[in-house]
Amino acid sequence: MQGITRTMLKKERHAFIIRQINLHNKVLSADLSNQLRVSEDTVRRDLIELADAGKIIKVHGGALSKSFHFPFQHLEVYAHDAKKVVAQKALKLIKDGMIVLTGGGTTMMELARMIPDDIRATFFTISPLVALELSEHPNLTVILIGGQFSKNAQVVLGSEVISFLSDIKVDLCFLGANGFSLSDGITDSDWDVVQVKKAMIKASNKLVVLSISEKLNSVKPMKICNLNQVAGLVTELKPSDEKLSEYQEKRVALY
Amino acid sequence: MQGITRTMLKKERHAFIIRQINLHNKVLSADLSNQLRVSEDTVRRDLIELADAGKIIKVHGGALSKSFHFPFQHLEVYAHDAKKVVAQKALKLIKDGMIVLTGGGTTMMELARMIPDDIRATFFTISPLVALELSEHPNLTVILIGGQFSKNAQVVLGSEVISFLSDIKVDLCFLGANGFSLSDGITDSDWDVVQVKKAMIKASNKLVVLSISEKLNSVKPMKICNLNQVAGLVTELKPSDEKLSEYQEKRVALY
DNA sequence: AAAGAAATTGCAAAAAATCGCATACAAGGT
DNA sequence: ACCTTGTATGCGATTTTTTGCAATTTCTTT
Repeated sequence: MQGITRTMLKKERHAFIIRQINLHNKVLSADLSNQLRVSEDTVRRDLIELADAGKIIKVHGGALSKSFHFPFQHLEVYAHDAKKVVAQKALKLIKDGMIVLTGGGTTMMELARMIPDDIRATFFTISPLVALELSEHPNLTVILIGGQFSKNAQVVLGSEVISFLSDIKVDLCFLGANGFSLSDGITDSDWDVVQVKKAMIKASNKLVVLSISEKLNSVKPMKICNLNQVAGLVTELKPSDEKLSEYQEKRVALY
Repeated sequence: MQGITRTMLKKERHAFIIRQINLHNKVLSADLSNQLRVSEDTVRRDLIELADAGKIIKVHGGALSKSFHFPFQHLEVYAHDAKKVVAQKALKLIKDGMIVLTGGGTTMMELARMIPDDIRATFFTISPLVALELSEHPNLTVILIGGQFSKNAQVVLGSEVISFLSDIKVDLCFLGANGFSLSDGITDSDWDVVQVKKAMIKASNKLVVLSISEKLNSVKPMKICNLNQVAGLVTELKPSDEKLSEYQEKRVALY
């Protein structure tokens, strides 16, 4: 084939695909193959790449926008018991009068649910769900940070959030970790989430990571911060567990 | 048949089914087969998959929402049917590409739930619950406004909100009314709510009040705005209803 | 118990995914 | 230049998924 075939580079195709997905929320491999004038094989390989990079969701026959998620809030929580243990331990870190900043996630929800009613504290959060849960407690002040609401992450993201965070300094920040490892610290796969989490860390004096042990030693594509910025790590394991020993050596407090 | 290009991917169908179930609390296989243009067999297989994943409850002839069994979300909304009618009518005011600002309340929730998937719009809201509901729709951009979360009103309130609102100008604002009367316009009984609603009105070009007829002609202690600032009023009554005639005279559009 | 609706099962065909391989092209390195 | 190396792409064969249909079984309902 001549020029045409080579004129559109892979990156251009990717950009085109993302545009299409943003526009229509979905794409069919066959359509893309037509529009891009490449074989369906190539399209599929492109989709695989984009899916691996976490930018789209690949399904049989095409791909969906990441923001296309399942509308069910009542799904059972994975590893629920472990998360409850994590939340229970994390509770002890909250002292009266503290200003706390939290992310989203099921573990944080559990924590929010378990906070004793007699604790008096101020919570900043990027998660509406966590805010709703926290508001059940009489002695908490809950500040919900505003911004664009992300359907995938179920938290607010974007510049609005980051700019708000840049104006506060809290005592304690609870963060869930998508990826957490000795060598790479906290990592994640969503660019917007990474930006916001970075800002959250910057806005807090002490960072505590909540994570079930299963997520330890996993690495995602994008870095949020190094291990030395993590003051504490809460898992469902006993601090003496040998899976955690290497973190202890790095002066991460274990709970 | 294979001639027809497959237009809906499996996950899309699943999402569609879940949404239908959340909306109606139940679905019939036959209906879904029609709406999705696939055989009932396929629908049944989809239902099986969703049921296996614990997302729905499959029954003879269709499926039920899981939350239907948990009285969790199913708390009754007062005058639910009337509010549904109000929401239905208000829907028609939303045009493609609009920027809409909304408050909280059960009527707004109903509206958020009923928005068709093909509408493309941007929603600003002070209610986390509404934000969550809106985010179920693929083509909406949802901006959750941040601020102190009020346990009573279940919306964010305070200076943070007001300052944010002062920086935007939207096409349309949907507001529920606690008190609504010919002489005193919109009134409310919570000072913080009043401040925020005032700011919301100022931030929008067109104000539409959603209210069940029961709340008409009631007055609360604090004033939000005069009737002449209200461009439209949506109730469950027919516009020709005589209870509304005096509002019509004041040049409030009735729906 | 009988009629009818819904579910299950087996099967076949279409669509999509996967895998191996050959080709084409770019980038160097010698 | 020539060769090597690595990446990208397309093609064909094979496998897996998905889907609809028909035959059969299992409810519901009356």
